[in-house]
Amino acid sequence: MRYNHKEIEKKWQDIWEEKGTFTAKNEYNGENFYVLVEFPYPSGQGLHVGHPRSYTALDIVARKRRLEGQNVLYPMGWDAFGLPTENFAIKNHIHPSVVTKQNIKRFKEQLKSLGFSFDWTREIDTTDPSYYKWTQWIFLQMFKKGLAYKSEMAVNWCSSCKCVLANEEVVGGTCERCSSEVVRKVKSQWMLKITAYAQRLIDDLETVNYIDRVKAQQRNWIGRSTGAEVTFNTTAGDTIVVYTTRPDTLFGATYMVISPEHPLIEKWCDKLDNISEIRDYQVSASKKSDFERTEVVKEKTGVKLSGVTAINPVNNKQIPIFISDYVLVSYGTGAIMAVPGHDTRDYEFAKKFDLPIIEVVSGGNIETEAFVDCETGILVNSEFLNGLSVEQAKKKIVEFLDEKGIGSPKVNYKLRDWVFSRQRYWGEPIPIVHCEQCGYVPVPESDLPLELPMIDNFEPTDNGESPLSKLTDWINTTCPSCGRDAKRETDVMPQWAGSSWYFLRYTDPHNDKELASKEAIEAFMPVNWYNGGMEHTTLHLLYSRFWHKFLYDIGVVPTSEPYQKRTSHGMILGENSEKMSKSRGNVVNPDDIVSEYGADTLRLYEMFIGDFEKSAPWSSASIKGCRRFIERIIVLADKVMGKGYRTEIETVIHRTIKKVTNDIEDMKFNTAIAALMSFINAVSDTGSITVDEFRTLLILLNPFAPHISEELWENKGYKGMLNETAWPTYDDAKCEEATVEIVIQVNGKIRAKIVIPTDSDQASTIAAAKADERAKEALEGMNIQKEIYVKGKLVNFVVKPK
RNA sequence: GCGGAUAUGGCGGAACUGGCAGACGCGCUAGAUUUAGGAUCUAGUGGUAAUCCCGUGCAGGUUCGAUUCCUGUUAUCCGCACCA
Repeated sequence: MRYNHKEIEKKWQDIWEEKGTFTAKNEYNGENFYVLVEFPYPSGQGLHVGHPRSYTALDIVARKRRLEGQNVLYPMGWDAFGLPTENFAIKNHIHPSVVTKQNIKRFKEQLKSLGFSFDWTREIDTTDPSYYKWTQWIFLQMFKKGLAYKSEMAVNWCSSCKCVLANEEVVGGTCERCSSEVVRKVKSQWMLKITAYAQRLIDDLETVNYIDRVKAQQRNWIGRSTGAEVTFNTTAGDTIVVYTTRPDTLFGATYMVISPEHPLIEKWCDKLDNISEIRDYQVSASKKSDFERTEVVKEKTGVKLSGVTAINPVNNKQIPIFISDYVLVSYGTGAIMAVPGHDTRDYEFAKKFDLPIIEVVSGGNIETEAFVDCETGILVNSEFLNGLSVEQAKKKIVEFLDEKGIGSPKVNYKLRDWVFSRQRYWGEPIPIVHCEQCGYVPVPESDLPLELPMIDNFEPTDNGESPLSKLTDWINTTCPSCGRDAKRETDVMPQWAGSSWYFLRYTDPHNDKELASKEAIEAFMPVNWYNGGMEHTTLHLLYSRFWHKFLYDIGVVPTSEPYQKRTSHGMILGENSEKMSKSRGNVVNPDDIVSEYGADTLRLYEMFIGDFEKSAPWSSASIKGCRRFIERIIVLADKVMGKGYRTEIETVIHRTIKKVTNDIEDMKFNTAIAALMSFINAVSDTGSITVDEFRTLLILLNPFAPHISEELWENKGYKGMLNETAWPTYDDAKCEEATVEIVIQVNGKIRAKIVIPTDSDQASTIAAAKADERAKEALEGMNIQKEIYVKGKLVNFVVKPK
């Protein structure tokens, strides 16, 4: 048979589509299995070879589970709102909705050409009003529960383009497009109170099966720390509350640092002698992002407040107050007590400004560096804390502060509330009306979806407001509460909104009464297996867990966690081991590979390329090996004769079934394919293959290379369609050979190898080892001190010369 | 800087729970076949003259035995909240 991959692949894709082979049943009684991959952002570049890595992997899982008899839901859709589409639309004067439709069409064709077993009847699109109606509905429920609120937040502002920039659009402090200076500008923004769920987002990680690095990264991102808030008096009369994780070092606090944005500075402006210097510093700090501010800079910067000092509450000493940009207004209280002896950043700052450094925990050498060890240190120079360990001192000082009413224990999280506003066009309108009388009033649920108006001019305005703010007809409305004149919110939601609940919609995508029916949600949720990129671990994954927990709290979903299992794939890099990008010129287009080698080869190659969880460089040479593998199977198809599993093949076939079955569940696709290759090597050596061996091979191959396996199945006239047959089983007893090779070591070095019956016991194995000629040689003139025996593996003689 | 990860032949990678390092594939070498090229088939392929010895980023440690565990270190990659 000539291998015409184009013809074969098209043929089976059409058959699957026509028969609805992969449509998940909604009968909600059998064993359901929900497999999910992150839905793509349909960018103008088309599908990247990275996309099929994740999609093929879970397609393999989905196809295998179907062969095992489960009702599998494996859906796909489009996360289609977003900045690149909007920017492309502005540049080319095409409406974003048109751009989106084109991109989706292209993506869909590309995905179909790869033969994924997606249930296309459940396709969703976040920009479809029938979808975002429910995104808006969820926002309104959050608003009603007080989880959506308005707050002043800093945004990136390009002084030349006069628009708000995404962090990504800021390059080295300047605007990506015009290279003008970018400053921080304060705007009133909609926020979602994810911090209210911080503790539960940490605790419930115990209840889910996520790979460890995902859990670790989420925990660290949420960043729970326990410490204390301590109130310092100042000579100006006001008090400053600081947050510290090291209250035990309070006696070592020799100065205080507040963030440049701290509100007391405004209050004190009359009392400060160097206010102009302070103002200058505030301006320069406003130009830096939080990231730049906490980055280690060779020189710490700051300005001492002249005219006001703080008073250390434990010893009543006056200590100077500084403003410095390494203290962030967004974390803790925006003020710290500085203990240069025991904090690295404080130490650098103290050295720079020549401030006193007091040792209050002994064990290090504060002449050369801050001593930050909490395990071994003992308190000194701290009056009633002297002699205590760090742990003991923390406890005692917090009790002391509590008693005196000047401090209390406090848990803090690094996690910040979610800035939910975008001053953009291509997003879900925030369904809120602002009324002079009633304040912020939700749009009635019966009026949802609040559709994004179709306008011609969707460019950003030059006052930093959303493009929607130019639409006076749309903005002016009446208050749903009192009926007076009112104005609509003009900000739209971030792209994260639509992707925070999309997995729920797949269970019941056409429902116009609710986001999904209770029965549908109960049948499929939680998602049994969710795979996606590590880059989504801290934002999308956390945001969607947060939304799901909220929906659980209001009784919409039955479980508090959306995903039972989360795995993550590595990136596919360019041939030069760098990230694929247009500018590097190392982009591989999946269409070219499908055209030249076929989808089955591409699928096999992407799975064979390496450890699924690690990144791997593309190799246009190696892909040939996967094509050859398919061709060798086609050759075998002409050598089918006989029935059953032949004795000489029995062990290898049972082992192969076992390996492939387990490796798919463990995401070790590369070794599963290697096992299949070894299997055909073994069979090819015999010159033929039996019907039963070949059938088993085709079924095992099917999840990886679905087109060619179906084709060969049909050519051979096997019953029904391959995808309707059952996954093969193996017998553990038949996976073992009758004999096993044992390594003989002397002092850990390999000296000989012997072959013995698999069921040999320790005594007979050691006896056989000692009888071996080469072992005898190595043991000549030695006293055996110890004999180590590992069943089925080795014997090690520990010896000393006589 | 903070957080997460990675490092094994010429290349991608494999190695269960501490037990034969290099499975499988690419590439390469030789041979067969072919008018030639390509394709295919057979044999070989970590270094080394070697069956000894050396060898899993680097430096130590634990162990009868370490790619695997521990300490330190270097390099690279991912994320850092308005890219998705």
